[in-house]
Amino acid sequence: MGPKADTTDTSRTPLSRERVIACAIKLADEEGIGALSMRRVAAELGATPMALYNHVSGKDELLNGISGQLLQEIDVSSIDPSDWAGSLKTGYGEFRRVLLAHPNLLPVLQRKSEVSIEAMKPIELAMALLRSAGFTPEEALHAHWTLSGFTMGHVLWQITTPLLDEFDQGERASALQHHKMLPADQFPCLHEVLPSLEACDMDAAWEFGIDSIIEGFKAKLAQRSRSV
Amino acid sequence: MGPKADTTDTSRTPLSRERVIACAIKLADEEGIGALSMRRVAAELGATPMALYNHVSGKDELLNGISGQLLQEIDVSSIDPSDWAGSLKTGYGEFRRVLLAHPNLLPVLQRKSEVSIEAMKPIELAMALLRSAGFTPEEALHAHWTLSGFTMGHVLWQITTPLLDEFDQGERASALQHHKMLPADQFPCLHEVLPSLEACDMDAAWEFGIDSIIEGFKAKLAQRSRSV
DNA sequence: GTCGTATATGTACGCTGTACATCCAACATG
DNA sequence: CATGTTGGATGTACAGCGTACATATACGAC
Repeated sequence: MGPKADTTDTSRTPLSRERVIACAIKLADEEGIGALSMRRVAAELGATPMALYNHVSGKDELLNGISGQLLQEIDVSSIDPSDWAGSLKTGYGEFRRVLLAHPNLLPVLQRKSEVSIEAMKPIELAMALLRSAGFTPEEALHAHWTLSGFTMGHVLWQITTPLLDEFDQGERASALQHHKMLPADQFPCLHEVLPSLEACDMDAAWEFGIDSIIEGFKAKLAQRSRSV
Repeated sequence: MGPKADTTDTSRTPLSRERVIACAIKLADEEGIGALSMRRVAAELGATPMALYNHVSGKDELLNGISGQLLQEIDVSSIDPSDWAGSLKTGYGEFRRVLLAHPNLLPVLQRKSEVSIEAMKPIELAMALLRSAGFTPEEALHAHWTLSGFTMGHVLWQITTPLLDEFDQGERASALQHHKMLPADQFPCLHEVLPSLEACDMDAAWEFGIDSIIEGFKAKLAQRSRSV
Protein backbone atom coordinates (compact mmCIF):
# COMPACT_ATOMS: atom_id res chain seq x y z
CA MET A 1 0.00 0.00 0.00
CA GLY A 2 2.54 2.57 1.03
CA PRO A 3 1.81 6.08 2.18
CA LYS A 4 -1.40 6.79 0.38
CA ALA A 5 -2.65 10.29 -0.25
CA ASP A 6 -5.73 9.84 1.81
CA THR A 7 -8.80 11.80 0.83
CA THR A 8 -10.45 11.38 4.19
CA ASP A 9 -8.36 13.32 6.67
CA THR A 10 -10.52 12.57 9.67
CA SER A 11 -7.54 11.27 11.59
CA ARG A 12 -5.59 14.46 10.99
CA THR A 13 -6.14 15.58 14.55
CA PRO A 14 -8.05 12.97 16.48
CA LEU A 15 -11.16 14.07 18.28
CA SER A 16 -10.96 14.31 22.03
CA ARG A 17 -13.18 15.33 24.89
CA GLU A 18 -11.19 18.51 25.39
CA ARG A 19 -11.31 19.42 21.74
CA VAL A 20 -15.06 18.89 21.69
CA ILE A 21 -15.60 21.02 24.79
CA ALA A 22 -13.27 23.77 23.61
CA CYS A 23 -15.01 23.89 20.26
CA ALA A 24 -18.39 24.05 21.95
CA ILE A 25 -17.28 26.98 24.09
CA LYS A 26 -15.86 28.79 21.10
CA LEU A 27 -19.03 28.22 19.14
CA ALA A 28 -21.28 29.50 21.92
CA ASP A 29 -19.06 32.50 22.48
CA GLU A 30 -19.12 33.46 18.84
CA GLU A 31 -22.60 32.55 17.70
CA GLY A 32 -24.69 32.27 20.82
CA ILE A 33 -26.05 29.35 22.68
CA GLY A 34 -28.59 28.71 19.98
CA ALA A 35 -25.80 27.59 17.68
CA LEU A 36 -24.53 25.11 20.26
CA SER A 37 -25.89 21.86 18.90
CA MET A 38 -24.23 18.51 18.58
CA ARG A 39 -24.55 18.70 14.83
CA ARG A 40 -23.03 22.15 14.67
CA VAL A 41 -20.10 21.27 16.92
CA ALA A 42 -19.45 18.18 14.86
CA ALA A 43 -19.53 20.18 11.64
CA GLU A 44 -17.10 22.68 13.14
CA LEU A 45 -14.73 19.82 13.95
CA GLY A 46 -15.13 18.27 10.53
CA ALA A 47 -16.81 15.19 11.91
CA THR A 48 -20.25 13.66 11.92
CA PRO A 49 -22.58 14.31 14.82
CA MET A 50 -22.33 10.80 16.19
CA ALA A 51 -18.55 10.98 16.35
CA LEU A 52 -18.88 13.27 19.35
CA TYR A 53 -20.60 10.54 21.32
CA ASN A 54 -17.32 8.70 21.63
CA HIS A 55 -15.99 11.52 23.78
CA VAL A 56 -19.02 12.87 25.61
CA SER A 57 -21.97 10.73 26.51
CA GLY A 58 -24.45 13.29 25.24
CA LYS A 59 -25.26 16.94 25.19
CA ASP A 60 -25.84 17.04 28.93
CA GLU A 61 -22.36 15.81 29.66
CA LEU A 62 -20.97 18.22 27.11
CA LEU A 63 -22.59 21.09 28.99
CA ASN A 64 -21.23 19.74 32.27
CA GLY A 65 -17.80 19.71 30.71
CA ILE A 66 -18.23 23.32 29.68
CA SER A 67 -19.19 24.25 33.24
CA GLY A 68 -16.10 22.60 34.63
CA GLN A 69 -13.90 24.23 32.03
CA LEU A 70 -15.24 27.68 32.82
CA LEU A 71 -14.87 27.22 36.58
CA GLN A 72 -11.24 26.36 36.02
CA GLU A 73 -10.75 29.64 34.21
CA ILE A 74 -11.15 31.38 37.54
CA ASP A 75 -7.71 32.58 38.49
CA VAL A 76 -7.21 32.66 42.24
CA SER A 77 -3.43 32.87 42.17
CA SER A 78 -3.31 36.45 43.37
CA ILE A 79 -5.41 35.91 46.49
CA ASP A 80 -3.95 37.12 49.76
CA PRO A 81 -5.46 34.95 52.52
CA SER A 82 -4.54 37.43 55.21
CA ASP A 83 -7.07 39.97 53.89
CA TRP A 84 -10.36 38.12 53.77
CA ALA A 85 -12.48 41.09 52.74
CA GLY A 86 -10.24 42.17 49.89
CA SER A 87 -9.70 38.58 48.81
CA LEU A 88 -13.43 37.90 48.64
CA LYS A 89 -13.86 40.94 46.46
CA THR A 90 -11.10 40.00 44.05
CA GLY A 91 -12.09 36.34 44.08
CA TYR A 92 -15.74 36.87 43.23
CA GLY A 93 -14.56 39.57 40.85
CA GLU A 94 -12.62 36.88 39.05
CA PHE A 95 -15.74 34.75 38.98
CA ARG A 96 -17.60 37.69 37.49
CA ARG A 97 -14.83 38.25 34.94
CA VAL A 98 -15.19 34.68 33.70
CA LEU A 99 -18.97 34.96 33.51
CA LEU A 100 -18.72 38.14 31.48
CA ALA A 101 -16.08 36.61 29.24
CA HIS A 102 -18.64 33.98 28.22
CA PRO A 103 -21.99 35.72 28.52
CA ASN A 104 -23.72 33.28 26.21
CA LEU A 105 -22.77 30.42 28.50
CA LEU A 106 -24.36 31.80 31.64
CA PRO A 107 -27.37 29.48 31.29
CA VAL A 108 -24.99 26.55 31.07
CA LEU A 109 -23.38 27.47 34.37
CA GLN A 110 -26.82 27.69 35.91
CA ARG A 111 -27.66 24.06 35.23
CA LYS A 112 -27.68 21.44 37.89
CA SER A 113 -24.46 19.74 36.96
CA GLU A 114 -21.80 17.56 38.41
CA VAL A 115 -18.49 19.27 37.98
CA SER A 116 -15.08 17.82 38.48
CA ILE A 117 -13.39 17.86 41.84
CA GLU A 118 -10.76 20.18 40.46
CA ALA A 119 -13.40 22.76 39.66
CA MET A 120 -14.38 23.04 43.31
CA LYS A 121 -11.10 24.56 44.38
CA PRO A 122 -12.32 28.14 44.07
CA ILE A 123 -15.29 27.30 46.26
CA GLU A 124 -13.02 25.74 48.85
CA LEU A 125 -10.94 28.88 48.82
CA ALA A 126 -14.01 31.03 49.32
CA MET A 127 -15.10 28.93 52.28
CA ALA A 128 -11.64 29.16 53.80
CA LEU A 129 -11.65 32.94 53.52
CA LEU A 130 -15.08 33.17 55.11
CA ARG A 131 -14.08 30.83 57.92
CA SER A 132 -10.98 32.91 58.56
CA ALA A 133 -13.21 35.97 58.77
CA GLY A 134 -14.89 34.39 61.76
CA PHE A 135 -18.03 32.80 60.33
CA THR A 136 -19.24 29.39 61.40
CA PRO A 137 -19.29 26.76 58.66
CA GLU A 138 -23.00 27.23 58.15
CA GLU A 139 -22.67 31.00 58.04
CA ALA A 140 -19.81 30.67 55.60
CA LEU A 141 -22.06 28.63 53.35
CA HIS A 142 -24.79 31.26 53.56
CA ALA A 143 -22.26 33.98 52.87
CA HIS A 144 -20.94 32.12 49.83
CA TRP A 145 -24.45 31.74 48.48
CA THR A 146 -24.99 35.43 49.07
CA LEU A 147 -21.84 36.45 47.23
CA SER A 148 -22.08 34.02 44.36
CA GLY A 149 -25.83 34.44 44.02
CA PHE A 150 -25.39 38.18 43.92
CA THR A 151 -22.62 37.92 41.36
CA MET A 152 -24.50 35.60 39.04
CA GLY A 153 -27.69 37.57 39.39
CA HIS A 154 -25.89 40.83 38.77
CA VAL A 155 -24.18 39.52 35.66
CA LEU A 156 -27.54 38.26 34.51
CA TRP A 157 -28.94 41.78 34.85
CA GLN A 158 -25.97 43.16 32.97
CA ILE A 159 -26.48 40.74 30.13
CA THR A 160 -30.23 40.94 29.82
CA THR A 161 -30.89 44.61 30.44
CA PRO A 162 -31.47 45.84 26.90
CA LEU A 163 -30.00 49.29 27.37
CA LEU A 164 -26.68 48.00 28.55
CA ASP A 165 -25.25 45.67 25.96
CA GLU A 166 -23.60 46.62 22.75
CA PHE A 167 -26.51 46.11 20.43
CA ASP A 168 -26.82 48.14 17.32
CA GLN A 169 -28.20 51.59 17.77
CA GLY A 170 -31.54 50.53 16.40
CA GLU A 171 -32.35 48.15 19.19
CA ARG A 172 -30.90 50.46 21.75
CA ALA A 173 -33.09 53.30 20.58
CA SER A 174 -36.19 51.16 20.52
CA ALA A 175 -35.55 49.87 23.99
CA LEU A 176 -35.05 53.40 25.16
CA GLN A 177 -38.30 54.40 23.58
CA HIS A 178 -40.01 51.59 25.35
CA HIS A 179 -38.78 52.94 28.63
CA LYS A 180 -39.67 56.44 27.61
CA MET A 181 -43.23 55.23 27.31
CA LEU A 182 -43.34 54.93 31.06
CA PRO A 183 -45.88 57.45 32.28
CA ALA A 184 -43.74 59.78 34.32
CA ASP A 185 -46.51 60.50 36.79
CA GLN A 186 -47.14 56.85 37.54
CA PHE A 187 -43.49 55.79 37.55
CA PRO A 188 -41.61 58.83 38.83
CA CYS A 189 -38.67 56.96 40.30
CA LEU A 190 -38.17 54.75 37.26
CA HIS A 191 -38.42 57.76 35.02
CA GLU A 192 -35.85 59.48 37.15
CA VAL A 193 -33.22 56.78 36.65
CA LEU A 194 -33.51 56.56 32.88
CA PRO A 195 -30.42 58.72 32.34
CA SER A 196 -28.47 56.57 34.76
CA LEU A 197 -29.64 53.49 32.87
CA GLU A 198 -28.48 54.93 29.60
CA ALA A 199 -24.90 55.45 30.67
CA CYS A 200 -24.38 52.97 33.43
CA ASP A 201 -21.04 51.62 34.59
CA MET A 202 -21.87 48.05 35.49
CA ASP A 203 -18.45 47.51 37.05
CA ALA A 204 -19.20 50.34 39.46
CA ALA A 205 -22.65 48.90 40.07
CA TRP A 206 -21.15 45.54 40.95
CA GLU A 207 -18.65 47.16 43.28
CA PHE A 208 -21.48 48.99 44.98
CA GLY A 209 -23.17 45.66 45.63
CA ILE A 210 -20.21 43.62 46.77
CA ASP A 211 -18.95 46.42 49.00
CA SER A 212 -22.37 46.63 50.60
CA ILE A 213 -22.48 42.89 51.17
CA ILE A 214 -19.00 42.72 52.66
CA GLU A 215 -19.78 45.72 54.82
CA GLY A 216 -22.86 43.86 56.00
CA PHE A 217 -20.74 40.82 56.80
CA LYS A 218 -18.40 42.94 58.89
CA ALA A 219 -21.35 44.39 60.75
CA LYS A 220 -22.73 40.92 61.43
CA LEU A 221 -19.38 39.71 62.72
CA ALA A 222 -18.84 42.78 64.88
CA GLN A 223 -22.31 42.54 66.32
CA ARG A 224 -21.81 38.93 67.29
CA SER A 225 -18.39 39.44 68.82
CA ARG A 226 -19.93 42.19 70.87
CA SER A 227 -22.68 39.96 72.18
CA VAL A 228 -20.23 37.20 73.14
CA MET B 1 -73.51 23.23 27.90
CA GLY B 2 -73.69 19.50 28.12
CA PRO B 3 -71.81 17.84 30.93
CA LYS B 4 -69.03 16.59 28.75
CA ALA B 5 -68.13 14.12 26.04
CA ASP B 6 -68.32 16.50 23.14
CA THR B 7 -66.30 15.33 20.21
CA THR B 8 -65.60 18.75 18.75
CA ASP B 9 -65.53 21.00 21.76
CA THR B 10 -62.91 23.37 20.52
CA SER B 11 -65.26 26.32 20.70
CA ARG B 12 -66.40 25.35 24.19
CA THR B 13 -64.24 28.02 25.72
CA PRO B 14 -62.64 30.13 23.07
CA LEU B 15 -58.91 30.38 23.13
CA SER B 16 -57.40 33.59 24.41
CA ARG B 17 -53.97 34.95 25.13
CA GLU B 18 -54.57 34.67 28.86
CA ARG B 19 -55.76 31.11 28.62
CA VAL B 20 -52.73 30.17 26.56
CA ILE B 21 -50.33 31.80 29.02
CA ALA B 22 -52.06 30.35 32.06
CA CYS B 23 -51.96 26.89 30.53
CA ALA B 24 -48.29 27.26 29.70
CA ILE B 25 -47.50 28.23 33.29
CA LYS B 26 -49.49 25.32 34.65
CA LEU B 27 -47.78 22.95 32.28
CA ALA B 28 -44.28 24.13 33.18
CA ASP B 29 -45.08 24.04 36.89
CA GLU B 30 -46.33 20.49 36.70
CA GLU B 31 -44.09 18.85 34.15
CA GLY B 32 -41.04 21.04 33.84
CA ILE B 33 -39.91 23.47 31.24
CA GLY B 34 -39.08 20.65 28.87
CA ALA B 35 -42.79 19.95 28.49
CA LEU B 36 -43.45 23.56 27.55
CA SER B 37 -43.81 23.32 23.80
CA MET B 38 -46.35 24.92 21.52
CA ARG B 39 -47.63 21.50 20.55
CA ARG B 40 -48.00 20.42 24.16
CA VAL B 41 -49.80 23.59 25.22
CA ALA B 42 -52.12 23.28 22.27
CA ALA B 43 -52.87 19.66 23.10
CA GLU B 44 -53.59 20.63 26.69
CA LEU B 45 -56.07 23.22 25.44
CA GLY B 46 -57.66 20.81 23.00
CA ALA B 47 -56.49 22.76 20.01
CA THR B 48 -54.03 22.37 17.21
CA PRO B 49 -50.57 23.90 17.55
CA MET B 50 -51.17 26.61 15.02
CA ALA B 51 -54.29 27.81 16.80
CA LEU B 52 -52.06 29.34 19.46
CA TYR B 53 -50.50 31.64 16.91
CA ASN B 54 -53.70 33.66 16.76
CA HIS B 55 -53.14 34.74 20.35
CA VAL B 56 -49.37 34.85 20.76
CA SER B 57 -47.07 35.64 17.90
CA GLY B 58 -44.74 32.77 18.70
CA LYS B 59 -43.04 30.98 21.52
CA ASP B 60 -40.93 34.00 22.37
CA GLU B 61 -43.93 36.16 22.97
CA LEU B 62 -45.55 33.37 24.96
CA LEU B 63 -42.53 33.33 27.26
CA ASN B 64 -42.68 37.11 27.56
CA GLY B 65 -46.29 36.78 28.57
CA ILE B 66 -45.34 34.28 31.22
CA SER B 67 -42.73 36.67 32.60
CA GLY B 68 -45.25 39.47 32.85
CA GLN B 69 -47.79 37.19 34.48
CA LEU B 70 -45.32 36.06 37.12
CA LEU B 71 -44.19 39.59 37.89
CA GLN B 72 -47.79 40.51 38.52
CA GLU B 73 -48.06 37.74 41.07
CA ILE B 74 -45.81 39.78 43.33
CA ASP B 75 -48.04 41.09 46.07
CA VAL B 76 -46.87 44.45 47.37
CA SER B 77 -50.08 45.37 49.11
CA SER B 78 -48.64 44.97 52.60
CA ILE B 79 -45.69 47.27 52.09
CA ASP B 80 -45.20 50.04 54.64
CA PRO B 81 -43.39 52.88 52.87
CA SER B 82 -42.32 54.45 56.14
CA ASP B 83 -39.98 51.54 56.92
CA TRP B 84 -37.73 51.25 53.91
CA ALA B 85 -35.48 48.52 55.30
CA GLY B 86 -38.30 46.26 56.40
CA SER B 87 -40.25 46.95 53.24
CA LEU B 88 -37.31 46.02 51.03
CA LYS B 89 -36.99 42.74 52.89
CA THR B 90 -40.65 41.84 52.58
CA GLY B 91 -40.83 43.10 48.99
CA TYR B 92 -37.90 41.11 47.69
CA GLY B 93 -39.15 38.28 49.88
CA GLU B 94 -42.34 38.37 47.87
CA PHE B 95 -40.29 38.30 44.71
CA ARG B 96 -38.49 35.27 46.06
CA ARG B 97 -41.78 33.63 47.01
CA VAL B 98 -43.01 33.94 43.44
CA LEU B 99 -39.76 32.56 42.03
CA LEU B 100 -39.92 29.58 44.34
CA ALA B 101 -43.58 29.03 43.52
CA HIS B 102 -42.56 28.48 39.88
CA PRO B 103 -39.05 27.07 40.06
CA ASN B 104 -39.27 25.58 36.59
CA LEU B 105 -39.91 29.01 35.14
CA LEU B 106 -36.82 30.68 36.51
CA PRO B 107 -35.04 30.46 33.14
CA VAL B 108 -38.01 32.16 31.55
CA LEU B 109 -37.73 35.11 33.92
CA GLN B 110 -34.06 35.35 33.07
CA ARG B 111 -34.68 36.02 29.40
CA LYS B 112 -34.26 39.39 27.84
CA SER B 113 -37.92 40.22 27.48
CA GLU B 114 -40.20 43.17 27.11
CA VAL B 115 -42.77 43.01 29.86
CA SER B 116 -45.92 45.02 30.15
CA ILE B 117 -45.94 48.40 31.81
CA GLU B 118 -48.13 47.03 34.55
CA ALA B 119 -45.45 44.49 35.47
CA MET B 120 -42.98 47.25 36.31
CA LYS B 121 -44.95 48.50 39.29
CA PRO B 122 -42.98 46.39 41.80
CA ILE B 123 -39.75 47.80 40.41
CA GLU B 124 -41.05 51.34 40.71
CA LEU B 125 -41.97 50.61 44.31
CA ALA B 126 -38.48 49.27 45.02
CA MET B 127 -36.90 52.37 43.55
CA ALA B 128 -39.18 54.60 45.60
CA LEU B 129 -38.22 52.80 48.79
CA LEU B 130 -34.52 53.11 48.00
CA ARG B 131 -34.88 56.78 47.15
CA SER B 132 -36.67 57.36 50.43
CA ALA B 133 -33.79 55.65 52.19
CA GLY B 134 -31.52 58.41 50.94
CA PHE B 135 -29.89 56.92 47.86
CA THR B 136 -29.37 58.89 44.68
CA PRO B 137 -31.24 57.59 41.62
CA GLU B 138 -28.13 55.89 40.34
CA GLU B 139 -27.37 54.34 43.71
CA ALA B 140 -30.97 53.19 43.98
CA LEU B 141 -30.55 51.44 40.65
CA HIS B 142 -27.37 49.76 41.84
CA ALA B 143 -29.06 48.76 45.07
CA HIS B 144 -32.00 47.27 43.20
CA TRP B 145 -29.66 45.26 41.02
CA THR B 146 -27.89 44.09 44.12
CA LEU B 147 -31.07 42.99 45.86
CA SER B 148 -32.78 41.44 42.86
CA GLY B 149 -29.58 39.89 41.56
CA PHE B 150 -28.93 38.40 44.96
CA THR B 151 -32.47 37.08 45.20
CA MET B 152 -32.49 35.50 41.75
CA GLY B 153 -29.05 34.06 42.22
CA HIS B 154 -29.91 32.70 45.63
CA VAL B 155 -33.08 31.05 44.37
CA LEU B 156 -31.02 29.61 41.55
CA TRP B 157 -28.68 28.04 44.09
CA GLN B 158 -31.61 26.70 46.04
CA ILE B 159 -33.08 25.12 42.94
CA THR B 160 -29.92 23.67 41.46
CA THR B 161 -28.03 22.51 44.51
CA PRO B 162 -28.69 18.77 44.38
CA LEU B 163 -28.76 18.19 48.10
CA LEU B 164 -31.48 20.70 48.71
CA ASP B 165 -34.49 19.87 46.64
CA GLU B 166 -37.01 17.19 47.23
CA PHE B 167 -35.66 14.62 44.86
CA ASP B 168 -36.07 10.97 45.52
CA GLN B 169 -33.69 9.51 47.99
CA GLY B 170 -31.69 7.87 45.25
CA GLU B 171 -30.48 11.07 43.71
CA ARG B 172 -29.98 12.65 47.09
CA ALA B 173 -27.79 9.82 48.23
CA SER B 174 -25.75 9.82 45.07
CA ALA B 175 -25.17 13.54 45.26
CA LEU B 176 -24.13 13.14 48.85
CA GLN B 177 -21.71 10.45 47.89
CA HIS B 178 -20.29 12.73 45.27
CA HIS B 179 -19.57 15.29 47.89
CA LYS B 180 -18.27 12.69 50.24
CA MET B 181 -15.64 11.92 47.63
CA LEU B 182 -14.06 15.27 48.38
CA PRO B 183 -10.63 14.54 49.81
CA ALA B 184 -10.95 15.96 53.31
CA ASP B 185 -7.32 17.02 53.44
CA GLN B 186 -7.51 18.99 50.22
CA PHE B 187 -10.96 20.47 50.83
CA PRO B 188 -11.17 20.87 54.60
CA CYS B 189 -13.63 23.73 54.62
CA LEU B 190 -15.97 22.17 52.09
CA HIS B 191 -15.82 18.91 53.98
CA GLU B 192 -16.67 20.77 57.14
CA VAL B 193 -19.91 22.20 55.77
CA LEU B 194 -21.31 18.96 54.41
CA PRO B 195 -23.56 18.46 57.44
CA SER B 196 -24.87 22.00 57.04
CA LEU B 197 -25.50 21.31 53.38
CA GLU B 198 -27.48 18.22 54.20
CA ALA B 199 -29.99 19.96 56.46
CA CYS B 200 -29.99 23.53 55.30
CA ASP B 201 -32.74 26.02 55.87
CA MET B 202 -32.67 28.06 52.68
CA ASP B 203 -35.11 30.59 54.06
CA ALA B 204 -32.65 31.30 56.85
CA ALA B 205 -29.84 31.44 54.32
CA TRP B 206 -31.72 34.01 52.29
CA GLU B 207 -32.43 36.07 55.38
CA PHE B 208 -28.75 35.99 56.22
CA GLY B 209 -27.98 37.43 52.82
CA ILE B 210 -30.63 40.12 52.61
CA ASP B 211 -29.97 41.24 56.17
CA SER B 212 -26.29 41.56 55.34
CA ILE B 213 -27.03 43.58 52.22
CA ILE B 214 -29.45 45.93 53.94
CA GLU B 215 -27.01 46.33 56.80
CA GLY B 216 -24.40 47.23 54.21
CA PHE B 217 -26.75 49.78 52.69
CA LYS B 218 -27.28 51.38 56.07
CA ALA B 219 -23.54 51.56 56.61
CA LYS B 220 -23.06 53.19 53.21
CA LEU B 221 -25.75 55.77 53.92
CA ALA B 222 -24.43 56.52 57.39
CA GLN B 223 -20.89 56.86 56.12
CA ARG B 224 -21.94 59.33 53.46
CA SER B 225 -24.10 61.43 55.74
CA ARG B 226 -21.11 61.64 58.06
CA SER B 227 -18.80 62.87 55.32
CA VAL B 228 -21.31 65.55 54.23
C1' DG C 1 -1.66 -12.68 8.84
C1' DT C 2 -5.84 -12.36 12.33
C1' DC C 3 -7.96 -10.54 15.91
C1' DG C 4 -10.14 -7.28 19.55
C1' DT C 5 -11.04 -2.75 20.47
C1' DA C 6 -11.85 1.98 19.84
C1' DT C 7 -13.35 5.40 16.83
C1' DA C 8 -16.10 7.25 12.87
C1' DT C 9 -20.04 6.97 9.90
C1' DG C 10 -24.90 6.40 7.97
C1' DT C 11 -29.54 5.82 8.70
C1' DA C 12 -33.59 6.63 11.12
C1' DC C 13 -37.08 8.11 14.72
C1' DG C 14 -39.56 11.28 17.22
C1' DC C 15 -39.51 15.69 18.70
C1' DT C 16 -39.29 20.96 18.06
C1' DG C 17 -40.95 25.92 16.16
C1' DT C 18 -43.51 27.77 12.65
C1' DA C 19 -44.48 29.30 7.48
C1' DC C 20 -48.19 28.83 4.43
C1' DA C 21 -52.52 27.71 2.33
C1' DT C 22 -56.97 26.34 3.42
C1' DC C 23 -61.31 26.04 5.74
C1' DC C 24 -65.23 27.49 8.39
C1' DA C 25 -68.37 30.11 11.38
C1' DA C 26 -69.99 34.62 12.50
C1' DC C 27 -71.38 39.04 11.14
C1' DA C 28 -72.33 43.40 8.04
C1' DT C 29 -74.34 44.81 4.05
C1' DG C 30 -76.87 44.42 -0.41
C1' DC D 1 -82.81 36.19 1.83
C1' DA D 2 -78.02 36.14 -0.41
C1' DT D 3 -73.47 37.85 -0.20
C1' DG D 4 -69.02 39.17 0.83
C1' DT D 5 -65.57 39.84 4.50
C1' DT D 6 -63.02 38.63 8.22
C1' DG D 7 -60.68 36.37 11.96
C1' DG D 8 -59.88 32.20 14.35
C1' DA D 9 -58.89 27.14 13.65
C1' DT D 10 -56.84 23.62 10.82
C1' DG D 11 -53.75 20.54 7.96
C1' DT D 12 -49.66 20.06 5.66
C1' DA D 13 -44.93 20.68 5.34
C1' DC D 14 -40.03 21.91 6.27
C1' DA D 15 -35.78 22.37 8.53
C1' DG D 16 -33.50 21.43 12.59
C1' DC D 17 -32.78 19.05 17.01
C1' DG D 18 -30.78 14.91 20.24
C1' DT D 19 -29.54 10.42 19.82
C1' DA D 20 -30.42 5.06 19.36
C1' DC D 21 -28.62 1.61 16.58
C1' DA D 22 -26.11 -0.86 13.11
C1' DT D 23 -22.31 -0.67 10.20
C1' DA D 24 -17.68 0.42 8.60
C1' DT D 25 -13.00 1.49 9.30
C1' DA D 26 -8.33 2.00 11.55
C1' DC D 27 -4.78 0.40 14.78
C1' DG D 28 -1.96 -2.20 18.31
C1' DA D 29 -1.12 -7.16 20.04
C1' DC D 30 -0.26 -11.68 18.99
